[in-house]
This record gives sequence, structure tokens and C-alpha cells, in this order.
Amino acid sequence: MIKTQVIKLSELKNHCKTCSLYDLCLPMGLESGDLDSLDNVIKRRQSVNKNNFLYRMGEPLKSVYAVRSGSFKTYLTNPDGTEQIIGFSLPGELLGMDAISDAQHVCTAKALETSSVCEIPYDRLETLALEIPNLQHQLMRLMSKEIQQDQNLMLLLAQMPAETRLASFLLGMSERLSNRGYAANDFNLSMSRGDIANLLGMAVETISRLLSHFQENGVLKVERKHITILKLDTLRKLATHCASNRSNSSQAS
Amino acid sequence: MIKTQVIKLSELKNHCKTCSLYDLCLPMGLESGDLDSLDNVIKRRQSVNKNNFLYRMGEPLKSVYAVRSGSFKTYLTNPDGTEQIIGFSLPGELLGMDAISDAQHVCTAKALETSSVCEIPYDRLETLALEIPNLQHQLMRLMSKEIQQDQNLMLLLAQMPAETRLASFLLGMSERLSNRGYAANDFNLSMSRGDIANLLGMAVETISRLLSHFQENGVLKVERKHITILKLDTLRKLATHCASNRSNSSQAS
DNA sequence: TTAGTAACTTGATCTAGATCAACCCTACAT
DNA sequence: ATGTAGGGTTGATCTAGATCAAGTTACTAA
Repeated sequence: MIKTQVIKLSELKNHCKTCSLYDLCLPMGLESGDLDSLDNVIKRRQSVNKNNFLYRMGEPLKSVYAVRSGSFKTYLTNPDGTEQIIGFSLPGELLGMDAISDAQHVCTAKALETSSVCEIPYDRLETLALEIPNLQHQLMRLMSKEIQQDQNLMLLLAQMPAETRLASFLLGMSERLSNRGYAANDFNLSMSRGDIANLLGMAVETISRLLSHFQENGVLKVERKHITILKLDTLRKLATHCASNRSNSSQAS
Repeated sequence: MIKTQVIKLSELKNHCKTCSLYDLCLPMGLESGDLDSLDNVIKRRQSVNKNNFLYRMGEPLKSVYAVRSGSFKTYLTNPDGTEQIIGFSLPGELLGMDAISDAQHVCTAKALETSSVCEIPYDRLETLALEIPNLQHQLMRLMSKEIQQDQNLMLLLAQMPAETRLASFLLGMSERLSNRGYAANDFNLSMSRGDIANLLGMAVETISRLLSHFQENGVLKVERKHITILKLDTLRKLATHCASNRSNSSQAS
């Protein structure tokens, strides 16, 4: 039996090769043939509506996901029902890798807006990674990157004052968005003030006040979710604010 | 030319197969033949004296390390020279995987006491992982585990009060040590109060005070570095202390 | 043995940022 | 168009835990 080989434009543009996120995402640096193999494993274009779940804490790990468009928040739920946001995921980023260790998701991923993802069945990804050295390496790199990012957030949470945390968060968003081809100094935050506060370990009121201050100082223009960075240098300075030199953060002795 | 095949006892006991940490460490679950392959790649018995470095921030990634005995702290150094401790490493744990992403170490690992490690050249490990599916999977699991641990620390830092942080830290040490065959409720902390304070984002004085309180309440016995857990249940309760139900940690809506 | 230093403890004070309270938008539903 | 709820802002107060200060160990080195 011979299959007809009609290629539709709508399908074509869904392939990794032609995806605009190509060099941010998992297939980065793969050669053409390998890319095709990966392409065959990926289930494209799952769509997730705002406030819907990509996966929930406790579910068995079936797939990891690459964000194509939109954004997600991932969070842990405490025994008492409160949540702790772990991070936000933007297009080109991989979601769900925390689940590999226990073969089940340890956090929940919820769409902040209508979003779409590529679903990648994890067992097939691992199998494929055995055959494509570059893919294995890329996977390791991505996980390592996530460790790095989490560690940077830990640093922020452990010793930086509120102002520095928020400045650093905004700067991070700006950088990530500009990597994805969006404007670096003019963007919309898809998450609420409450979500930002939760991530950064502070109260909503503090976020609100700091945004106002930043606006008063002419560092930002803030209109609801829409942020314009007016003084990038100043923001950068605020984000690298030195911790006070006290004993709990002494020099390496 | 025929090599003499004398097996010394001192060498034998250094192999993964006979290592007491076998089922905590990288080779967990590998079959006999695969274990031998891994064994050939590992450089055993690097010894690191107290306060010496296993690797330093900025160095190119050559190897990852499995702790055999002793303990390490890993930390970032801020531009202003202050340090932020990322975690402590105990026997059976892998060190250096944050470096994979950028092929250079982004944190420094320093021995808290005289320690020994197995050095595993990273490029050879990756190559071997392509041949041994189980090893690849194990590597992914370990990295995923590290992500999980970091995320739990983030939760602690972002919304838990000081008492909960310290209780949780002590409980974690107790669990990890008991997994390694040490007593669960009677152990020595190899790190200083300052290091604990730094990790948990609080002042040394607060650590000191809390340890005193725990002792007054009969939860712990504290003699300098030596900790005895007297009331495990109470400590567990303290460690899971509910966050107050405020807006920055709202229910999933 | 003793001087010197780093780690630790305990108490007194201070402050960043949480909490409490009141209000204002803006979007959506009736 | 109008009511209503969730998100956001702003101000007043409060507090956990940082900071400052002053010892007290306990280890290191000569």
C-alpha cells in the first residue's frame, strides 16, 4: 500500500526545521537527519486554554513539553493548599523535567494564557537520545540550565532585598523575551502581581509599591500588565545590588 | 607482553561493585557488565583536604564527582565577594552537574572536612551513557532529582519562617545520613552555623537562637556540631509548618 | 601553657517588608 | 447600563528576624 505524500503548508510550518524557536529549543544544533527523527517523535500543536493544566502534581510522567506559544506557571502545592510558584515558562522552553526522577510530576503546570505546546513522549525521547549523541547532550544541557536558573533564584530569595528581586525578575523576563524575538524593553507580563509576589517570596503589596517606585524614578512605565523599560542601566544596577557585608555571607575563608 | 594480574585488596574495595554507596550513587541499577564499563572510566580515590576546592566557579568542566566520604559545600560567589551556598553534598551524591550547560562550573565546591571522591571525566561519561541506556536514565534521574531539591529549597526560602527552615534542614540531613547508613537521630554537622545560615537565608544569630529553643523544648540535644534528635515527631511538625493563608500563596484558582 | 582567633551564644535594638484596611479599576455577566 | 468580583494600588501599623554589641567557648599555633 502506497501512502499519498501530500504536504500541507499548515503541517510544514509545524516542523522543528521551520519553527522559529528552533535554536532555543530541544533540537538546537541537531543535524538534518536527526532533526527528522526527533520530528517523528514529537506530537505537535497541543493547545492549552488559559487556566488549564498541562500536567498536575502526582500524575505519572508521560511526556515532556516544549512551549510553542503562550506561557505557563509551574508550582508546588503545599499540604495546606497554598501554592509555591517555581517558575514561568516561555516559548522555546522545556517543561516537565522535574518529573524524571520519580517518574511522576512533582509540580503542576498551568497555562497563564491560551498557549500551545509540542508534546514529546518521554520514553521515546530517551530512546532517541541513545541514538543521537547531540540530542542526549542537548537534554543534559537543558536540565543543567534549569538547575542553574533555580540556583540563581535561590540566591535571590536567600539574600537579596525586595527591590533587587523584582528588578532581577523584570530583567530576566526582558532577556528571555528578547531572545525569542520580542522587544526587550516593552512587553506584557502574562502573570498576575500575585504570581510574581509568590515566586519572589514577597507580598503583592510590595510588588505593587515597588512598581510604583520604579515608575516614579523613571525606570519603568507601568500600565497594568504592560511594562516599558525606560532606564535599562538603572534597572541592571538595581538587580545586582550588593548584599550587605555581613557574617552570613562571608568571603570564602 | 603479558601483564601480571595481581589484585590487591586495597584496589578491589574501590570498585563500584563493592562500594557501600553503590545503591545511592550513579551506578545504581546497572548490570554487572555495564558496571565494569563505568568502573573503567572512573578515576577513584581523589582525596580532598578540608577547605580545599574540588572545582571553582569559572573553571572548564572536565569531570563530575561522586562523593565517597566526607562532605562539601557548593556556593556561588557574588560580584561583591559575598557567597551564596547552594547546598551540601554527602557521600553517594554527584557534584558538578550544574556545569554541563555552559561547559564550565558556575559554582565552587569546597571540602567541609577531609573527603574523598570518585572523579568521572564528563565526556567519557556522556559517551558511555549512549551505550548503556540505564546509565543515561540514571544520569537524567540524578539531574532531575537535583532540580527537585533546589525547588524544595526555593519553597522554604520563599515562604517558610525561620523555625520551619531550620527544622526542615535538620530533618533533611537526618534522612540523607540515615540513607547512608549513619544514625538518623544522632549525627555531626560538618558545616558551620554560618554556612547553615547562609544556605537558609538567615542570620547566624537566628540559627543559634533556634537551636537553643529546640534544645529548651527537648526537641534536640545540641553539643556544638553534634546533634541528637530527641523528638522526631515534633521536629517533623515544625518542618511542615503551614504557611499563613494569605494572598501571595493562594489556592490554585 | 598560653596567646590569639574563629566560631558560637545571648541580649538589646532596629527595620524591611508583611499584614491589615480601605479603596479603585476594569472586565465580564446579567 | 449596571452590578459584581478579582486584580491592583496606597496608606497605616506591626513583627519576625536582621543587625549591633558584648561576651563565652574551643581550637591552633608557638
